[in-house]
Amino acid sequence: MANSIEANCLLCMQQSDIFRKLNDTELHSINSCRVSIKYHQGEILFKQGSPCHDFVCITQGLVKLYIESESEKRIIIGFAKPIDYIFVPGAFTDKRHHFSAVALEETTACLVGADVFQQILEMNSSFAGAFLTKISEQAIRMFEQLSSLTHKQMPGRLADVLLCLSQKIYNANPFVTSLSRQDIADMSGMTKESAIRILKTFKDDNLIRTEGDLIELLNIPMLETISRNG
Amino acid sequence: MANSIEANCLLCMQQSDIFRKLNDTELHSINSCRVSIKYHQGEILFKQGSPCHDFVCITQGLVKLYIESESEKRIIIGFAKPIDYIFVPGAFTDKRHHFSAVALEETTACLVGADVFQQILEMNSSFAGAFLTKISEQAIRMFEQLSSLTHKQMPGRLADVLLCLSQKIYNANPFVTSLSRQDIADMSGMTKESAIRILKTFKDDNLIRTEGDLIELLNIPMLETISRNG
DNA sequence: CAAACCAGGTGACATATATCAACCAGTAAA
DNA sequence: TTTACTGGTTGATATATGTCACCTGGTTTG
Repeated sequence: MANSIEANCLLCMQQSDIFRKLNDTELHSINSCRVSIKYHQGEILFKQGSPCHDFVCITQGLVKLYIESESEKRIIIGFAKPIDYIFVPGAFTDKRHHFSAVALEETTACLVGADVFQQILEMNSSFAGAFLTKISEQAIRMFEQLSSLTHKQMPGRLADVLLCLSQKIYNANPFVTSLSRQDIADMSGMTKESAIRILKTFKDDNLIRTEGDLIELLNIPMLETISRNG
Repeated sequence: MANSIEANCLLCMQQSDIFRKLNDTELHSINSCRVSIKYHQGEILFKQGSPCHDFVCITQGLVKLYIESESEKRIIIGFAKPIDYIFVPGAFTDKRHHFSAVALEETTACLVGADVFQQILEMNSSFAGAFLTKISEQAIRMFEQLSSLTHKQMPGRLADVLLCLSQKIYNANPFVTSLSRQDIADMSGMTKESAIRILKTFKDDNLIRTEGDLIELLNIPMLETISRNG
């Protein structure tokens, strides 16, 4: 068992830009307090508003991150897939989660106590540097999302979402997704009905093809144009 | 002159959560390469898309930070006032600015080479920790803005903006602002006309009072209710 | 001085989008 | 088998919001 854990941590180290910066001691100290947990589809990893004790690193599966407002509406702000750790800003401020995370598929995640993680951040400056880079990328993505959601209208927003899913999340063109239409709507800031309607117009125009959970982008240049024109 | 610069840096150190973490050597190395610049109202500190060489710290005045999309529309994502340094995510990734900064009033800013700043980040872990905390707070604010802009309708969004201006930016209740109606609209994700209209309904309901550039919140509880109900 | 210009402001109108209700197919439960 | 239930889908309708055109008063500019 201890062996398989080692192997697992080493694997993460090889695959992740940021864990690569850890030395043996640090790797060991993370390893010794880390807990690996399996989540089923739909299960919550952590909930907005709850106290945050741990850093979460996804080793298998896919997780959606979303904000919920009082009005029951949700916005999906991102995803985590292997090997991503989830940046939890509350860990550095009020020790609360400011968004929720739920497994879209069978998912395994490693939990590491926030204190251990923060200690290593303090000790290892190149690790901290990689961490900063990652946070910065996320901030930039956030700007783009903000801009897309507030300035584009529905076709543009949905085109953004489809391109993002294919190119950043699934890295495949016909891709099979575990996202519901509601999830797609939550990504693009509209209602489920509207999302379905726009998807239909895209299908009618031969921009995409859908078959159950499969989505294929047939005319990417056109989708990019739609995205640009808002 | 050298003396006044010292005094200025020391002042910043006393007033800022993050610069307080610097030791004498670090303070000196920042001081020795720092440039203080005065900007007039409306002048650009840096422009979205341009290369970023420096970290910017505001020592006097007020600066608005905004994203511009191809469609000429803008979103104000925040402000910087004394003593704030501006977190430029591009400095850790692609060395480009991802938003623009423009002075709303007479403003003085200190520019420090990004390399110097990053060196100190690497050396001084408690400085880096304070930096991380600040970035995290900004990320959390971003979540709230995203949620407000996508889920609330205009009165709720404008209430958010007015409360934010009074409580976080100006820290005063009748406050005099250098923001135009267009700026207020850019903060709340609507057109200038819509912003003016909602402001008028607020005035008619005695929630606020405006007189030129002065805005007074007359019924804060009600504004908070409007904000909550979206 | 007049001319031009700008930000603030208002009204009429068009439209993007949400809401509501209903229907359907597949699947789980009884 | 029937029932309920879920997620996807569609249509009719209401409404929030943007667009456009215009007016105002103050300020700059020639």
